[in-house]
Amino acid sequence: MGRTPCCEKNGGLRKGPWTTEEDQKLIDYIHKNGYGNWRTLPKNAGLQRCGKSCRLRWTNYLKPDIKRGKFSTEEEETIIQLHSVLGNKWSTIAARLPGRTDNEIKNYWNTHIRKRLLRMGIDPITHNTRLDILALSSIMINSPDLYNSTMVNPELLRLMASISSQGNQNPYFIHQNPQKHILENTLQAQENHYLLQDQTLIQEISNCASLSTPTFVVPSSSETSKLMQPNVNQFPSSVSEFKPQTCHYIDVLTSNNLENFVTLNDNCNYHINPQSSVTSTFLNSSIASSSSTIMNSVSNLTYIDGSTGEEDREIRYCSNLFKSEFQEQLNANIFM
DNA sequence: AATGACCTCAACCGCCGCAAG
DNA sequence: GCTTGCGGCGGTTGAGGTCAT
Repeated sequence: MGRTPCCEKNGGLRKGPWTTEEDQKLIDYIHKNGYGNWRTLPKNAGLQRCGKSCRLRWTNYLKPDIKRGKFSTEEEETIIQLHSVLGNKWSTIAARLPGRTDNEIKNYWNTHIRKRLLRMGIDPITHNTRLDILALSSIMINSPDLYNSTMVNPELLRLMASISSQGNQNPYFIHQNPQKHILENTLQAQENHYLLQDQTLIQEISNCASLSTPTFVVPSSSETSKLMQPNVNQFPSSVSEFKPQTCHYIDVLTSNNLENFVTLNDNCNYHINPQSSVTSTFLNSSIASSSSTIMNSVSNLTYIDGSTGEEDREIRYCSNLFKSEFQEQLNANIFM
């Protein structure tokens, strides 16, 4: 049997922007009768609207305690911090920002914060430094012909110039929340293609005759341990998500980086991040194919294998694989 | 001043979990 | 126990505004 239908399905209902008359009718009705049954409300209030439309209009715009206007710096920082833990849980984020609606926060994120983070070289999904851009920056700065090439995406050049001028002090890439990172990367693989989708640029990098030493280094184990500590005071509800001593993820970009990487010697599991578009592109490029250093290093890697699921796959990418098998895995699983 | 590109955000769409019937 | 609607949520759209040329 079930319930009676939500609203008249046979048309006659208005859609689109609300008029001031409609707003007033809705406000007057709710002030007089309160809200609760959105199905019957439109009819009782004399509105030619669906109940759902009325609810949305009230909760997102007409409710008296809604704070309108520009977001403050404090509000913006709160949103960023909460998003780094909660992801796109807009209603949960809104619950911690009095007077702001989930819709408003969502819009503000998509139109302002997300772009700002990207300009700063921060991945708006993982909230980590985008090492792919940092590494590309170092490659291009040391390759004037490439840097000045009109074939390269001008937006990418601007981005790199911006990052370089900021003197980014976080030259390595450690995921604070590996589980969350993997999930997000899996679900939103499109986001991780970044600007390397630009086939022209990929070709330019592949054609680059020699690679200079990258400007970043792999941190010592004591440094990574510090970095991996969750901010317990700030996000008490998310502590269970962090497993600081379980594993570390590092983007692998060049032979130099990889060599540093394999000399690390401590009790942590270090995983090369196969989701990085730069890692996969670089390893799959002609530069990587012709570099015995990279492939030898890869085949000599050993890991403490105590992980499951996605992490197993990552370990297999990086340990004890012959060149051909490694290449095959990359082709089959990363470029799909 | 005209025009096209880009941006913003209110509103809609479709899905999901829960609970009424 | 099953069906179906409600309320809530996150993703997407598109009209109107703004900016650049």
